[in-house]
Amino acid sequence: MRQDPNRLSFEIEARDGTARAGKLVTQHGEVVTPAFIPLATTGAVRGLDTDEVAALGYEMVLGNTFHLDLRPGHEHIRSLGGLHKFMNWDRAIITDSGGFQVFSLAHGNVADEIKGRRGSAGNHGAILDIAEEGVRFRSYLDGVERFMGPEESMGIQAALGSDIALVFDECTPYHADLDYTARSTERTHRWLDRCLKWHESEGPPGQAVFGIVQGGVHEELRRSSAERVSAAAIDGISIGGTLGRDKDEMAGVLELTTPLLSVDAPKHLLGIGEPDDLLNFIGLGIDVFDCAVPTRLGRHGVALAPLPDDRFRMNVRSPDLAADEAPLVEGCPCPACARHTRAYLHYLTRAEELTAVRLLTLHNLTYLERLVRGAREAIAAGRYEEYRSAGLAGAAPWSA
RNA sequence: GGGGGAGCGCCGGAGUUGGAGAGCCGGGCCGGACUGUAAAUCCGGUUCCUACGGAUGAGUGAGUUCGAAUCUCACCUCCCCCA
Repeated sequence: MRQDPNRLSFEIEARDGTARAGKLVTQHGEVVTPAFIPLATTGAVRGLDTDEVAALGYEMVLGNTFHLDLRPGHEHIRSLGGLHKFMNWDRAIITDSGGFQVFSLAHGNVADEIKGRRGSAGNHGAILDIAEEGVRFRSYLDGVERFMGPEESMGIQAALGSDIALVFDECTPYHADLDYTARSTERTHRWLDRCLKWHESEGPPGQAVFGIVQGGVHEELRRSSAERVSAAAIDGISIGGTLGRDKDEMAGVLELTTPLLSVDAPKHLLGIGEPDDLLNFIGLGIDVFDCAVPTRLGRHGVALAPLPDDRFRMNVRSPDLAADEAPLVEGCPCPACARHTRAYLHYLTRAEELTAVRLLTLHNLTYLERLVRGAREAIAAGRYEEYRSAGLAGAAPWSA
């Protein structure tokens, strides 16, 4: 860990048990924590313009090194003034390194891999080789062979000009055996060193770097990775990897890992963000989350809702809502809930109107923003556990 | 009134012209999935029943045939053309 306010500062303002509320100060403004970070993988939060994302209260988005390099290309974005200017977003940006894309190109999505399915996104031939130097793969856009290693990833993130760069890592599959996961995790640590070395001499001065803890579901590997990453000259820690086949296993991995991380570091949990996960893992001291769930589910006709028995999901396409004149979620301040009925939203999703995608995306992002905002207030008030258990039991985020 | 064409699943197509297929492609509908996002995406089901099995089935009815969606006859419905 290092603390260089010219790159990033993190201040913990309140603690409640292991949960904490704080403030991350980046080159593009403050991010109050706990925070949820919407994905803008390709330089856009799907369906929304950046002013809308800001209006929801979000202070940081996540862009992706891999996708932005394939299209439109990092030199192109650099020549247009960097990613902030390109997408007209003057708040903070964290860029993922591309490590996860190696996983998803090979295995499809996380659920497919864990359940042993070949996902539709699983593209067998896309990853050609994973070796010490880096990864050879084929572009899904034109089939051209490409290479990305730690230096390439950091170079692209430098060109994009993100406020926080993530080190290049390998996200080990759930089904990888202990031996593979051990060797991969060690290689990820060597990649961490190479990323930092590159960034030290060639990285943008104001850009912070987060290390990534791997180790799969294996206790010893998680332990050594947590210690290894905590000891590095990084500005924050992201926890990565597939975390288990179910929520209990994921909680176990995080309960093991989080106490081993340096307390002062901002802690980012990669890729996790269902409502109950946020409630539980904020409790473990996670400060920052990112996740595809709110935006993806919004496009797939699902609204986040305080329904613990339904995994906090309401299927807006369900025939049950066809004539339901209630708001989507009572009390929610988003435009979908404030202005429309379930019946109308149901109809829009069936008609495949773009408006349905936008409204459900706005709703889902509002829901998670309110959830983390409520958590922050509860931590400050010293009643986080109460907030957490009420939320898990089905209290709306804005009702506490 | 005369001539021609077409009728099968919830809907629309295609195709089959003597060896079945409850078959193909869309759509709709029903359900499932989705956690560092290539895909507003993906997967499954959708005649009936007493349901790891069974029964019906190519407009209706009869006929030819070992065997009919296919050939024959009658009827019904729809479409086109001519009066």
